Amino acid sequence: MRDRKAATREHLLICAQQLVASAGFSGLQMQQLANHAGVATGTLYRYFPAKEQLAAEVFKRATRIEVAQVAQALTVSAAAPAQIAHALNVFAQRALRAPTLAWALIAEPVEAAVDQQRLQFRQQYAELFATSIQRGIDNQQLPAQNAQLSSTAIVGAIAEALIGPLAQVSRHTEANTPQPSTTVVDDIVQFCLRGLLAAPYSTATTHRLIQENADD
Amino acid sequence: MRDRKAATREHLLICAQQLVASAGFSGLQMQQLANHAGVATGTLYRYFPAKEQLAAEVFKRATRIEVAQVAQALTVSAAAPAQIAHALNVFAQRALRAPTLAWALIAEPVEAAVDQQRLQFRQQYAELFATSIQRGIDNQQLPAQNAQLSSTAIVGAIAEALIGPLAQVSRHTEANTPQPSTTVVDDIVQFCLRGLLAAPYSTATTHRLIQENADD
DNA sequence: CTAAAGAATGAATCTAGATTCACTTTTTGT
DNA sequence: ACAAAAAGTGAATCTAGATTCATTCTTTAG
Repeated sequence: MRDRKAATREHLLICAQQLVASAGFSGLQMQQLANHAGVATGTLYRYFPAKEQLAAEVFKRATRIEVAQVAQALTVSAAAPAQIAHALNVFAQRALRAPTLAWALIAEPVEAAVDQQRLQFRQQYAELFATSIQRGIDNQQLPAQNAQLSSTAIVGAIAEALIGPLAQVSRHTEANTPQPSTTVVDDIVQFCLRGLLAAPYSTATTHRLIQENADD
Repeated sequence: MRDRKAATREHLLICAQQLVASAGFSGLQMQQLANHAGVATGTLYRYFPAKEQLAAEVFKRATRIEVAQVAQALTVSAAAPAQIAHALNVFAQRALRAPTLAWALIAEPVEAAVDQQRLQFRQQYAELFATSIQRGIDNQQLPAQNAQLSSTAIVGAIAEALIGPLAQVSRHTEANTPQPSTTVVDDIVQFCLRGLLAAPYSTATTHRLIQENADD
């Protein structure tokens, strides 16, 4: 029956997600997965043409959930800055609560095919924020700026700030109430908000300086 | 003679760097390197215990150069904001001029051992900027803020903003005057400066919002 | 109930590179 | 000039996983 086949596929994907969530993508090995899912290695290839596809799909699914959460956070009706701050908090808090998964999605060294997904993953976030930022600009709640760029910068900033804590946590135990600096989150959010909100910085001085020093 | 041995080692490292600069770390293969350097594969193992070490050392060297350039850019005597803006420009401009190398250092999927180096690489930048930021705060040229965090955020923001352009460029031809949007650089720098300079954003509204929505 | 179709199996195979090592060539010291 | 010692060689081996496939088990249909 079709149902059964789909269910098995689903089961395999869930098992794969569990492996990733507990050991990152390096822990997602076909033998391992077969054991965990209670099937033979060959069976995996009845459901996925290659590991690459499987890994990519796991990434995509995990991504979809995270992106949806952030998207939802961006729907709270509030001034753009507060809205974005809230979304950033959701992003960071979720990451810190599932550090290994977050690390796998954000920073783990992965094969090229999965890395490709990661690029899209980040772009999805960027687009989400860009939309909010643009709305803020149109509303005069934010100063004029390159919404796309600011958005990308935000995503980069928060990802980078999380990498340290995540790498640390995901290497060690998992469930022992790690509570890694919530302060970090506040500080990053602050930085991003300042970046979004502030009046543009006069480039005059900067540019003169750069010209003078242009030839390294 | 010792000299000769050191010279050969140097030669091998330079060849390795060239490979990385032209094809990323995935292009750094022992056979490949041996060909390029005009030696046999076995010879490589007389100079490096394993590929891991070799790759890590290549990364370290490339890093050292980049970090030094940025460090130097941070020595220009000027107000902290201008100083940092200048350094960011140097960083970005160098990256765009050697896109494949920059991509390899910043974003290419690499084996875990090299990725370890990358973490340090980013931390080095972060420390550099943190020092400047702290100086700026002490001078009252910058508002009070978590210098370490702001610094990390800056590094993340600029890296993230460059990944798109770099990935694009490094996939294609190398030397054909690509001139990828210098605008990007200006916009990122602007964002970072706003993040550094602006007065802190009042968290009152934000926090109320977050509390209300805390349970996803 | 039986045969054809559909799934599952897992040991054997394949693969892409890194790594080794018995042997050759070059250098050094006397 | 000669013998150690050092350096170089590259085909053969190893390795870690992914992938295959001839065979066995299950389900479905008539």
